[in-house]
Amino acid sequence: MYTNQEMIIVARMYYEMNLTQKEIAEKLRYSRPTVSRIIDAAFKAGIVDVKINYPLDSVIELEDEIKRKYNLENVFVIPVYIHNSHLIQNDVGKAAANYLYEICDNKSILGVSWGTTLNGVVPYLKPKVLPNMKIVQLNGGAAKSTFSTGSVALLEKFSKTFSSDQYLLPVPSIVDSSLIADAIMTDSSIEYALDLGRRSNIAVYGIGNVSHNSVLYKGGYFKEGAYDELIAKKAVGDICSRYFSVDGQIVDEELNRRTIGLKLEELRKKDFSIAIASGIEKAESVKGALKGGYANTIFIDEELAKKII
Amino acid sequence: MYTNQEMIIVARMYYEMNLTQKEIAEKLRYSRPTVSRIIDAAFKAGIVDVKINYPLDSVIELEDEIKRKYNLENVFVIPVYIHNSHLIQNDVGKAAANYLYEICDNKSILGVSWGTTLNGVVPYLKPKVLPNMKIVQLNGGAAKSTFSTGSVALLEKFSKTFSSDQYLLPVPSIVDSSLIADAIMTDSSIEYALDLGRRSNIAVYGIGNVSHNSVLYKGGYFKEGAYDELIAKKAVGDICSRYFSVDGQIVDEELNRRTIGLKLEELRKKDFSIAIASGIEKAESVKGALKGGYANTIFIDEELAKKII
DNA sequence: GCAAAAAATGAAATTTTGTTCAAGTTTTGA
DNA sequence: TCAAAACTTGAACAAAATTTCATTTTTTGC
Repeated sequence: MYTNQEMIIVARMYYEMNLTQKEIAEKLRYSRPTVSRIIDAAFKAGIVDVKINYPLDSVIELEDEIKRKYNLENVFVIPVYIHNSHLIQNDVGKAAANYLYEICDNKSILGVSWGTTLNGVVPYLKPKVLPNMKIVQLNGGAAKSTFSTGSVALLEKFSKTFSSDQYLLPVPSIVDSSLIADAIMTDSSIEYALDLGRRSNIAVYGIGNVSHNSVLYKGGYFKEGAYDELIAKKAVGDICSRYFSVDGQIVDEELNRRTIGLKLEELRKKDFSIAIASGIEKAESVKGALKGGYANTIFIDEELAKKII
Repeated sequence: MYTNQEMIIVARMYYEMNLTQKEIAEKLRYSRPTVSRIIDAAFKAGIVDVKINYPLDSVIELEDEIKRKYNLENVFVIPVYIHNSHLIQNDVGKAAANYLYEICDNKSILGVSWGTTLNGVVPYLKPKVLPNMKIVQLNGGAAKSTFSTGSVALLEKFSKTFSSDQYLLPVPSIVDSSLIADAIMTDSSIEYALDLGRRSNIAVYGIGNVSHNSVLYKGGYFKEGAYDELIAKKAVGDICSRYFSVDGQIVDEELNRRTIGLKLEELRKKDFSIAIASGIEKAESVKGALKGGYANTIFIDEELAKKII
């Protein structure tokens, strides 16, 4: 591969001196395609970075309406520039990451769930040195199949960002019976993490929807037919792997009992109970979550906001 | 021109979604050249920004040698990636700007000169809210011809960066006679700024060289022949419009008396007396300045550093 | 309301950049 | 030490981006 020095020099000549690749090639005695490849490598190495400055200021009118309608303390509606789910998810994640930077302090206990929504937050976490802060996983993140949930990497990144200790929940979020769940929860380290989750003053979690694209489904957490049964029971979404209906009530008590992690009603006691969601397909899930009154703070995109009012 | 909205959308499609300009044109019903123009406008509007991450870590061996040789407290030698005077000047300016961010506090009185070297610092000033800090111009910055010195804009940017008050010296740095200089200095606001300059605990200034490209010369500060006379008297550089020889002594006492601004010996008393210079053509100027003992901190580029040891 | 000036537009030409592929070079492992 | 595999290279080609220029549209001043 190319050295950093090479990449820096070529990138600066290209982007700061505005030379063409041909001119750079002649000056530095590379061939023209090589210059093209070096620039490409500089991008991949993170030496070159294109930043687009655009406001993520919330859409205030929508915010106020949602705040009133669902009785929330803080609503952040992120503007949608382009109808593209990845960009939207990233923008919402970025806004949530900035908020966490603001509210976390050295006394905080931060509880986090996992999933694609939370993964959208991770790249934008801004380092803040809070060695006494604690970060705890709110629901089990062990995979049931080879399909990784990514929860370990997620917690890792959070704890690096804040230079703080992490407390993992290395168990599946849903097990086969409530007996197994109870047994697992007697393990002292699991018990400790669960207790820490209950004591956390900040909780951040994604609102999941009930679809065959969901990580929970793809992760092999459901037996043949069990997921469809959930759909039949009118489940519209999940928070921390706990499924609720459009009025925010748990749809399946038996399933709920064999789910390992924070109980939804606990979320109501948090100083910051921060729900994150993006994409219009989550409209019903978000409605359910908000009707349940689990969150006091929410980050959603503009399109989704319009769907839920 | 194009709206911000347009520029943001097109830029994001191009750089974040990696669509080609043709694809964007088709989606948004522009013509292909228009997309190209919008991207160009987004650059000019500062919406798109290409950032190249490269270390500006000092070249430690050179630093130590210069520190010893010239008895300095802090030496920053900025690596040279590409032999290009603009890039080098900017890198040195960036390093100095970062340093100012670190050392300035709410009690600081910051004295600054003006000129191309200082202009290289300005774009990199990082905002820091220090409303009680004071920023004062160290030497007169009024133009003698239509050629602007840019000192007003420079002070403006400094004061915005630190949210602090600025004290201008809206007089020429060199006048026709010492009598005129004395008269000007009796003006109360001028007197106040000069006094504040004397009391400043941080001084930042460029080291100028004696050449017909110098801003001072181009600015019309010298009568026909006067500049060549200065060269004949072995002037090698200036700080705050005061000319010195290679051993750091003032070369023309009469000229010095009709120069308005901080006296060089005052610089020796500062907590931070920060000299900035870049470009090998300034080797003799820097040697003179350092021999004079006016600075305790210096920012120079790697090539210049090699020339002065 | 109108003409002159200024700005925006897109087709076509030109320039620049990215990719393919075959040949050359280096690395790896027995 | 050697051969196979992996990587690197640049010529030739293909794709993409920019610029030119004539035309259309919009703005401005009277």
